[in-house]
Amino acid sequence: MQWYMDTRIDDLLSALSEPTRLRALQMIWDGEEHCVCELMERLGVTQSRMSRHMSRLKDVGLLTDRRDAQWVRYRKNPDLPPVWTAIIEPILAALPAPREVRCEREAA
Amino acid sequence: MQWYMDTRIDDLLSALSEPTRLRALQMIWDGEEHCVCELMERLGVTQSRMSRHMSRLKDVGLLTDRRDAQWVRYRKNPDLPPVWTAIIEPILAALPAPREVRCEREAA
DNA sequence: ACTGCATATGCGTATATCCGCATATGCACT
DNA sequence: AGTGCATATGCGGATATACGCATATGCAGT
Repeated sequence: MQWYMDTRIDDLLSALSEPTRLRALQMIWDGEEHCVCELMERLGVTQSRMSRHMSRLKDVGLLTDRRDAQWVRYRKNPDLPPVWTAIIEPILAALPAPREVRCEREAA
Repeated sequence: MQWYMDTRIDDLLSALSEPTRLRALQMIWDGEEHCVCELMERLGVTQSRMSRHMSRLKDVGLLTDRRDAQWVRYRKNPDLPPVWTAIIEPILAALPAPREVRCEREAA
């Protein structure tokens, strides 16, 4: 173990360093709640893959989740340390804007 | 391949998501030139390990290098896109300050 | 040419990461 | 209880990453 092993920032960065996960985070960063099924459709990935990415984002503290009937609603963690927010925002800003929501499943 | 695969930001983030590499980048971010031997001593890692991390940072475009006699001098790439700088700076600022230089080998 | 220091790299290994498939779990509705 | 949808997870496989060791390369001084 190196003397400089702080891990907090490193854990954050490794959570952000996967393309699908980063795009999911970007979508969630609008402050709204999003379920796995919405994100998987918008990103075009399988269910297990999406679920695991979300749980990784949650584990590192970026998201909160909430059971709502059959769904799990993920949302940006409102209590993020400002230092983290300062790291995350320029990264998300550097990405092209996410696609429109095309999942009308829950629209009704 | 997913539609959102942009890769530029993803490549940057994956380059930053390794602790030793990130600490090396932080040290190099002072704007000065640094050789591998200095960084490996300050970070307490082996030569091959340090060399490979530096070459990864260079390959992704973060650093430039310059042969100077036996040494290779690495330096922050002065032509980084502002978007990248905006991403990197809050990350480095979130790390504790790097240790003092303890390598007097070249001090004379 | 030979030695010595700095750096890069081939190679094998250990480990982490990511994925899909299948299955389990949780919830709602009948 | 049984069905159906949403989500989580065990598992195995493929791939990527990081590492150390040994060796090659590049340069300087003798």
